[in-house]
Amino acid sequence: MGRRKVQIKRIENKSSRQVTFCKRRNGLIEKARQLSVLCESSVAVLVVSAIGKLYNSSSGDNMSKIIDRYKIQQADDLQTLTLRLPPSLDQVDHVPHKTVINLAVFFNLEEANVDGVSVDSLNSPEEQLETALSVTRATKTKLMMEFLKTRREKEKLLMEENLVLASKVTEIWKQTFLVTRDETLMLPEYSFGDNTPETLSLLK
Amino acid sequence: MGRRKVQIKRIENKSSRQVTFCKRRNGLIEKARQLSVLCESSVAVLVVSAIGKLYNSSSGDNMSKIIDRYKIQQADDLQTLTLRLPPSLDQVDHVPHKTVINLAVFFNLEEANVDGVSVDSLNSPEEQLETALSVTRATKTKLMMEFLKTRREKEKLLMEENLVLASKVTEIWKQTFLVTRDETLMLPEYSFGDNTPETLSLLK
DNA sequence: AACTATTTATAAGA
DNA sequence: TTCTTATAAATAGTT
Repeated sequence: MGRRKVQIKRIENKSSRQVTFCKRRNGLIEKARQLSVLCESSVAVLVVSAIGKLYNSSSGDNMSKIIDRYKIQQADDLQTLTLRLPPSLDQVDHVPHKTVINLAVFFNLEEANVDGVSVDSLNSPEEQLETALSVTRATKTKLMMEFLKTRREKEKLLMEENLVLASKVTEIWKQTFLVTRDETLMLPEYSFGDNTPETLSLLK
Repeated sequence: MGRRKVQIKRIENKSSRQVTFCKRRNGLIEKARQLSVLCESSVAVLVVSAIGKLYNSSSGDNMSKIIDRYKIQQADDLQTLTLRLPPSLDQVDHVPHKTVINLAVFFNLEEANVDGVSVDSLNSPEEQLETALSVTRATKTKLMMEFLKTRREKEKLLMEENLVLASKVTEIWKQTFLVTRDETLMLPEYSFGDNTPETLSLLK
């Protein structure tokens, strides 16, 4: 749909590749928006350029919701796969048997939030098998859904808390500034810069 | 690009909406593929229909890699957004950027080796389960671990940010109190008694 | 599921 | 880069 018909293969000329990338990327995102509006659906588009720059758009719903929907699909697919295993999978048999766990243990660990503990070291394969057999697929799905819901709620709570704290910092800082603007209060040891890195180093 | 020009708004007629959904969805996915090939990029498209059915495609790279790339972006944005202070505090606004976590480690997730697996065999439930437990469950576990790891890390990040903010509140409050103890600065809305315990309880 | 009149996207040129 | 325009491609309505 241009002056010439183009073959769908890598455009060799660098600058025209860049121009085409920009044009078609915009076109794609616009098409996604239209689909979303015309058919009341949610559409997400993620584009990663050759140099790794990300462009994304979502319409109809926000990106994380759409991605969550995808993740749920994956979990469901895996569940189905677990009980309908094609012979072709035999070739990935190198996956260590030790990594097999049961959901009960898995979720208990999650709840206890024990970081760094090797999950598969807790139960013998036999025990894992026993438990796995006793848990229905429906239960697994339900467990997973509930778990994810909890996580998301917790995340939301934390984000709200962050907002509250951030605004508190601002407010108190303003208050301090307003009252003591004539004095040199901002000593380095009380500056924002000193405490934060130390605290965040816990992440490493 | 049809017999009539259409306004980009919800198509009221149900059946034509369904037909358009199908046509344009396919068109969108094809466009995504072309962009990926022409400009050597990675493109993911996720479409959720009105009734919640998911359609997705990825080209250039697999879906999870592309989504991971998006998550990295989000972690960056979240960091900036959550800790962003108002313009008046610009002089200390550089702090959050110093505390950017090691994303390479953060997102060094195991590959979920599930792409390309098809479901086409149907053995007895016993056989299926047995085989599944020795091979596929490991893969399933991997995927779940990847997903939950990401969420847990995000949670952790939020908690750490809360800690940082809480400590800022503390430090600034101390500073304010030390310098201005003789004045009546301790308005209830800034006191620890009201907010802090509540805040800190979330960190447990 | 095909067809085809039109609209829309875009490749190349300015 | 941005605009223009000839042409390819997508698709709305029809069969």
